[in-house]
Amino acid sequence: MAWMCMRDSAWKYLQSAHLGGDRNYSHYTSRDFYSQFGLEDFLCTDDIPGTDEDTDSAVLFGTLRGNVVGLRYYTGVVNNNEMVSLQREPNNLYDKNAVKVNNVNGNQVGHIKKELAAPLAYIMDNKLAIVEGIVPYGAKNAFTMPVQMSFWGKEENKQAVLDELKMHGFKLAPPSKSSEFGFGSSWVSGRAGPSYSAPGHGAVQMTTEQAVGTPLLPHQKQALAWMVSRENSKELPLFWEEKNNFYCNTLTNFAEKERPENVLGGILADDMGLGKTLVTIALILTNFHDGKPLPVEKVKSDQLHKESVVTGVKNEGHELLKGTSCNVEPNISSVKKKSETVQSQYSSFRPKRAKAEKPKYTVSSDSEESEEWLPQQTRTKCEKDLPATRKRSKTASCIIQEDTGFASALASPSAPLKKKAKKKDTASVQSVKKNDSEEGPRTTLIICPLSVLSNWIDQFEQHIRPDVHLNIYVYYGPDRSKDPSFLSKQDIVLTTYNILASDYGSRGDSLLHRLKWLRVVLDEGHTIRNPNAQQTKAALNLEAQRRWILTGTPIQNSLKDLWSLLSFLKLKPFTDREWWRRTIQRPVMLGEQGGLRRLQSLIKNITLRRTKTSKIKGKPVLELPERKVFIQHVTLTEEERKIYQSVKNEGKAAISRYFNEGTVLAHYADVLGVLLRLRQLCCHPHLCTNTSSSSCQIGDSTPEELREKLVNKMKLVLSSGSDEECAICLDSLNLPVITHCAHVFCKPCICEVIQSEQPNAKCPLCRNELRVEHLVECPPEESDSSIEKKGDREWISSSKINALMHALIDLRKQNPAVKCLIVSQFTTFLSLIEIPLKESGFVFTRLNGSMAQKKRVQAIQSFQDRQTGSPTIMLLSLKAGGVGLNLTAASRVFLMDPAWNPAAEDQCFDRCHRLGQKQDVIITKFIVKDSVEENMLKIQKKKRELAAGAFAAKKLTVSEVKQTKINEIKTLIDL
DNA sequence: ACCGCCGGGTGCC
DNA sequence: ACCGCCGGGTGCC
Repeated sequence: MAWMCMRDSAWKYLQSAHLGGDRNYSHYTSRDFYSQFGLEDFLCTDDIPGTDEDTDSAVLFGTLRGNVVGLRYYTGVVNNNEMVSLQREPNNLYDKNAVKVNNVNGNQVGHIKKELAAPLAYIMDNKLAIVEGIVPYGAKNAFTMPVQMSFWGKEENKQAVLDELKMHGFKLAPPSKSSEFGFGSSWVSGRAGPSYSAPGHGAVQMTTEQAVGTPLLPHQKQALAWMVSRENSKELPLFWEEKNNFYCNTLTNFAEKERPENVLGGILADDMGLGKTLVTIALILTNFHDGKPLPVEKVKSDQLHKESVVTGVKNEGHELLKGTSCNVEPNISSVKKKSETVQSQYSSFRPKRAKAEKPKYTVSSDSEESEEWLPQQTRTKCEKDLPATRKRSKTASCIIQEDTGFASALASPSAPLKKKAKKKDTASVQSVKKNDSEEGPRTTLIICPLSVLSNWIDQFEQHIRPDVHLNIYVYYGPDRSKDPSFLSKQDIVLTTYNILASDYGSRGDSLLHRLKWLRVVLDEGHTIRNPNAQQTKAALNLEAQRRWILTGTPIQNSLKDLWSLLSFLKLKPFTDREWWRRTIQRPVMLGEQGGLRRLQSLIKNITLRRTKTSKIKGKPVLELPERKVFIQHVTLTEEERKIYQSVKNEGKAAISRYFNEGTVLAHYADVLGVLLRLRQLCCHPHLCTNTSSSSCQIGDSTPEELREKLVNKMKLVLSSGSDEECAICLDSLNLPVITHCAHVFCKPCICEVIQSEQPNAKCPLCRNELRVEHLVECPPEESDSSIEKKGDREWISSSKINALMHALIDLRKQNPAVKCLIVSQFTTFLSLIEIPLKESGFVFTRLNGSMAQKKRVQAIQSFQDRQTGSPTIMLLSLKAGGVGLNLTAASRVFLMDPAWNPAAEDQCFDRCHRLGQKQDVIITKFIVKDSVEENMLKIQKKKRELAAGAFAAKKLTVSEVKQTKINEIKTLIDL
């Protein structure tokens, strides 16, 4: 969906600049355009117009050639076709209109000649346009150099800019097609340019030594190998080339003698639940050797085992993870490391290097072809030995002990931790002291939201072997340490974004900013997507050799949001927003192929992202226990059958009549009502008695009565579980409203229809007259008083309840600890089920969609609790809770009534069939024989086939929706 | 010559 | 800057 919020302006611009004139561009499918690059996640630029530079809505007014003067007074140098930055210098003593010219590095090159500076100053000061420069011939200019300027701004400011320039005798050249929107005119189109074909991720040798159980899953090892390779990367960063002893940035053409710093880090963007925390802990441990931290800067190659250089070191650090088998060589400073040991190659876009020896092993971010990531000798072993799930012994680490819960660690973080460190870690503290003065930083700083702080502490506790001397300090709370040397002696400092930001904001001497860190890890790194937020600024100003961003959500940020992350990683020249904007953000927004290619290779280079459905070595990343679905047929009693049959006959007669009249869809709500009652009767006779017959005519009632009837109908449609979609947008209902003809649409959709078809708007489904003032909105949910009412009636059982209770009691006999979900679309039904549950002595809890957050959490927690006496049953309404709902304590599901949409059922099952589920999940669907429920299964089957087929993503047209609905009704009522 | 032309001094904003 | 511009020196051919 992210692509939808792409700004119109970009396309507007595309139209005016590319296609020209009044071409209709609305049919251009931007989704296709972007999805071919797999970049949908990056296309949302939902910025607020008028905020900061607002460059996304800028159009190119034109270009102008000018001169840069005064070169001999400044040191900044520029290559041919290099981008330069134009900055106002209002305080210049000689000319208040001064505009200085800087190169990409921020070194001043010169000034814009004063005659041109005068109008530029006016334009820039009044923010009429952004002026960007590219120097066509920068080299060998002693005194002046030309500069090609592009003027970008809002359409409404174009004339003012033109006028101001004209007043000073300048005229913009219209934007030329070949200029690729000012992004490197001649040089981009003039030469082929580097092709940034996806570089493989560097791999690190691993050994098979000490292969014992494997706590790291294959995809986690892959992530670790990737991270280690990135931390030890010696390749030039992406978009940099070595040319005549210079390092040249291929995007801006900036070049310098000094080698650009490597980006020793990246973005680990795996889905939630894939174990980013664990992998990060493993990464931290790669800096350990013999249970002690590796000296980072001063390590000499010969300190490492000799054979390690050839065959790969047995990674002590890795073994520190409990029961690890897959070893990575120690992760040391790249400067000191022998080059042969690192196999990383990013050579595909550099022919010269490509000829060099081939990497033995490469890691590819493309999960489909990632068999290559492990060395040959390791591969077979790992394949054989990998258990489906991890087993971890529950021993505490040496620093945080069993008794050091999160609360105590937070309440007084320094005291208990310090004490333990002293008591147990004398040796390691000593060794640190000895090396302290001569070594580089040893500390990894982890910043996370407060809510996951405890998770980090738990994970350290769980995964670090007790004999590893690791100092962990939680920098949090009012008593947090103020001693920089204390912090720098830690191996890990854990803190929150709030602490980071408030330290940075309040004290100028923020402790975290005074220290140089070995590594900074931003957990939930998308927290810094807003460049103006204090925590972002604070994070960007941290000094660290290695920088990592962990983020669970796909980087659903806009391109703009991505900037903060890149800036944090310190990939030159993107640390400066102007270069990010000019080389990536705007070209991508304008749909320029080169821009997309660059973004794609950038993302591919610095991020690793796998989803739960990603595959590694052909196997899913997460191997869940099996999920088995059984259908249990239920036969109605004679009495139940009588009622069912009579309601069915009545309903079938009415629906046949609608068919004969051709008014099925006009009576859609009534049809749904009939079907609903039948579905309810399959569950329990008491469910449907209260539902009023909606056969009464709408025409002859008072407005109030009419309104009430319509509201009831809408509620019927919404609550019928039919998963209604709006027939206009074909998406799920947003702000549902009902028409007088009793059809439910999204309010914005139907209003648009009425607007555009004025004055005689007709219902898209039945062509009845439509009026905005006739639309009835859905009133806010009132509390379920009906449930109480039902409770008053004398309770009777039903065939389905009997079947359920039979199954439950049977199950309890086999295993009293097994936990079940009982799922229904009818909360009233769940209430009815409560009674026999109580009678049979089951402890149960309940989760409805309407429950307050606090109650929900309580219900979930008590159910997930494994203690004896905790609830073994949860009553769950089908749609309760989002995808995040975790009910893995349950291994059995009883689905009391089928849903229209099989996806809704699957989603419900996934609440227990997900990461953390250790047992096979057995699902029982109760289906009444010879009833609407059996017909619903038929429809489910069809929908599943459709979803699996080639037209999975195809959206149906309105008439197709109509036909589908009609066919469904026929199937359901046996017509 | 209240010019032109020459050639030295000079040079961002 | 192999320019432009400035201002002093100079002045038929």
